[in-house]
Amino acid sequence: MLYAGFMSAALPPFPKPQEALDAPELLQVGSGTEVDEPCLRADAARNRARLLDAAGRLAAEHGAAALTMEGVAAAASVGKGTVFRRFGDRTGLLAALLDHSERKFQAAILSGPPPLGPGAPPVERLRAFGCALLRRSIDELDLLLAGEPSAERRHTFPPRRFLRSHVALLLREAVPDADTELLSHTLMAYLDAALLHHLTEQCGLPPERVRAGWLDLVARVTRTDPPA
Amino acid sequence: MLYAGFMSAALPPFPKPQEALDAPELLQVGSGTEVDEPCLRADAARNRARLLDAAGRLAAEHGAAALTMEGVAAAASVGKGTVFRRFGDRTGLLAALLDHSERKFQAAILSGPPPLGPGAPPVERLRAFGCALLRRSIDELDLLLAGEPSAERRHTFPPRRFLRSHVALLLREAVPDADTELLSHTLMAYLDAALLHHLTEQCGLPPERVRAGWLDLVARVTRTDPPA
DNA sequence: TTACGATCCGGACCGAGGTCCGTTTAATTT
DNA sequence: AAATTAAACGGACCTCGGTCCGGATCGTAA
Repeated sequence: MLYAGFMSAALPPFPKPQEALDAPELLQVGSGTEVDEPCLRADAARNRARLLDAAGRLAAEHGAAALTMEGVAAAASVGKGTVFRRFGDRTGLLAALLDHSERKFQAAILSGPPPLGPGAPPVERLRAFGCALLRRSIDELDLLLAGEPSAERRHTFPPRRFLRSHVALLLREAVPDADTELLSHTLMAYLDAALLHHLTEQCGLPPERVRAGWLDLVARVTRTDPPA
Repeated sequence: MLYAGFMSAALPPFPKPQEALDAPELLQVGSGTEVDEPCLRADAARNRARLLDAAGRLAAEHGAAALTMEGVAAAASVGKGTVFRRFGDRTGLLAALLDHSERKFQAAILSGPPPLGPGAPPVERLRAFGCALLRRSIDELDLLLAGEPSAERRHTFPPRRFLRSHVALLLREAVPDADTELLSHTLMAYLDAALLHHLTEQCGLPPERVRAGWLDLVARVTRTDPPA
């Protein structure tokens, strides 16, 4: 698996909250196949699928914000405990719903065609990264907002860590003598789902302006010229 | 009042969630006196004080994260409904606890001595703003984290709006032909409580480095030279 | 096929945020 | 001082996220 299998599998007795696999760096392990959830028992796998299906339908129908754990359980004809055992908590369930899109995005970054994938100069990759993430986030805004982790966990959430590490990597190439750890947080913050929601849906900014803002921000942060 | 009276007063029947007073721009209304909560009934004012006192004590003792509305009500010898009528919801209560510090900060910006207050060149004010806000936020990190509004409300929360408007104002002076609305969001994001918590408490970065990061960020965003 | 242990299931249970509404009380009017 | 009324009170109540644990099921090994 690429790496994104963050909402792991069987958490032993149950209370054990699934520990994220920490991602040493953005070191992807081989195999981009979809077969994961290592050796889940047959009934467990079936219920997991049912739950994701039900959750997806409910989210599409009533909005992700209206998703309740009990509702999903009921719609999947499964006990409530099962939902929590499988996904840990609400954010875990939402993360699982986003997993597919997450993996695709990570794959595009790690091994897709430039400028998003390897091969282009770092600043160009940064620009592409932001534009691509903006598109994806707007697509999945509902799920992203509903699934946002609590303030304490937000920055340790594996998907976000991965993306931030990637930005930090590119920044190290582009501006070697800056504090790229900190700058990467700044850049990621611009792409934050809550901010995006505020700008596009609450303030009504056109996505194009947000996109332009990203290109400008990258230019300023890297002290380069904006693209023509 | 300065403006910060965001967790207003009497919300008529009760269900009516207190509407924030929207702050046209950062137009402070006269009178910096502490007498606000316009014409609260005697018992209401007494209970409000009791509640804030109890909440403050409990937060100091067990941490703001452990604050429960029922606990505060009990500690103040008051019904639970009273807490919600007065403060709307949990974030409202926490905001009220932060109100004093908030007002002081706003006053320093609007009419305090430079470089935080008026009189210094905009870039210098920006630097001072960030450093001051970093200090304050680290001081109040507990309350800030516990009181963080939900993703949908985060960017419309009056205190944050005020600060962001201020940054946007300074940016308009410093870099007139940039998209200062968007840049102000970027700058504010660097000062976000959750990020600060992550950097200082989860990653163990020294505050000094975070501070340096701010100065560097301001320099990049405004395309100026970092201060000596 | 039976037996057995690990895994999983499900729903009762708990705590906390938030709402409702019948009752009480502070301010005002007569 | 009594009457009036708008506001405040308080706690029962609801919902929902999250936990627990006795019982059912799966996979496996004999």
